[in-house]
Amino acid sequence: MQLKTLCLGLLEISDATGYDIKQMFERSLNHFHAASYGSIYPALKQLEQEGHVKSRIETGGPHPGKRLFSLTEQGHAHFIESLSETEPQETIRSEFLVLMFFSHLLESPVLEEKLEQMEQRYDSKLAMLESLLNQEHSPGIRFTIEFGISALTAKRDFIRENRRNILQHHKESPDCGSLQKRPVEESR
Amino acid sequence: MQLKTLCLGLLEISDATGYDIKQMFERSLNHFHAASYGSIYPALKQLEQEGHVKSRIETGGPHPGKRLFSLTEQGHAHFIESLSETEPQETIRSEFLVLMFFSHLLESPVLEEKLEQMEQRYDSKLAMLESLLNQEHSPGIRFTIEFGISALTAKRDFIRENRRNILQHHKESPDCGSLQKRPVEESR
DNA sequence: ATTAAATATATCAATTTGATATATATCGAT
DNA sequence: ATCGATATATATCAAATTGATATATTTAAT
Repeated sequence: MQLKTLCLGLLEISDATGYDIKQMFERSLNHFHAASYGSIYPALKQLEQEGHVKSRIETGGPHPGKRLFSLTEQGHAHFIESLSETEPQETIRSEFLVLMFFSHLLESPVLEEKLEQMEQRYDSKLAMLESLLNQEHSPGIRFTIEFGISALTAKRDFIRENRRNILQHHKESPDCGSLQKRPVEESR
Repeated sequence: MQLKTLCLGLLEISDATGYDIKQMFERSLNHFHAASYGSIYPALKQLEQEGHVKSRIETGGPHPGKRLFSLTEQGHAHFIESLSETEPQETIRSEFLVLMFFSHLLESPVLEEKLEQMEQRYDSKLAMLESLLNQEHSPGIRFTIEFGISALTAKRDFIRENRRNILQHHKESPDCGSLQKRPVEESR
């Protein structure tokens, strides 16, 4: 799914500036999709060229000159179609698990720190999602929040339950920085 | 963390061709990091220019002419340093949750299909990871596998437990394709 | 009154994806 | 023995995306 499609979706909720859309990503989609200004503004420009959105410049208000985008009927139809066609997928990029994968090359205090940091990150993400639970949401949006809480809880708890054990193992057979290669992990 | 760093890490395990590295991503890092040929080959080229890896062309064997990369001492030291500096992070891109976020715009049978597909995907990923459990692994690698199993199980179970409910809600208040906008989700 | 933070837009090099092209080797089925 | 499919191996490229940087105004805090 391209960012353009997602922008269309956010414009289903309300008219918005590029800045607003970035805010929506941070506030509502934060736990499952990110986007940067460098992709949002070009996406909106292209969508306008394609006739999926239109824009008007605000004259009054606190920030005169800001460009408000809104969905065209064509854009709405296109979003529904794209959405129906998108395959349910999920991709993960975990630098934390990369660290764990190569943890034998880290020094114990460093490994301990990484585990501690990750647990804290999960905790604060969890707190963020839990605070959203108070507000009213459509069933779909509530689903994404509760799904996020389940996944984060499982991961946070996994670290809590295995932290001692992995550190114990690590201290027993340290391998940090050694040039000696471990036995091959991959058969080729 | 750049792909270059990760390639260095994989070359800690054993000498490898670009193709081998892609295989390692698919077989060992599959559940937390992907990489394509279009990034792997350029990464290896750059690493060689920087002196972090060196390569030799195989003359014999089944595929004479293949380029085998190996870590230099400099590359090893650089990897250890990069690894120690990488922040434990995790980014998720879930098209599945995007679908759920906008599920009020889907037709019930479509939504049902997406939920079904996602549950199956989690199941097959789970089966893949569970099959790895039989082999021997370093504690760090075992951690990544078991961590993955915990997270996947939580997500799969969440769908199982909430699927009926969300579909029920959905059929009761359908909104599919309507041009009428829902109340604004974001305050701006 | 001053400073910091929030609002708002834009651009760009570098990275990465995903697709495509090409060629040889191996394995299984007939 | 040969045909076709799959596996091994490398390379390239347009398009998408990141992450950083620059700029300017407005609002809030001190």
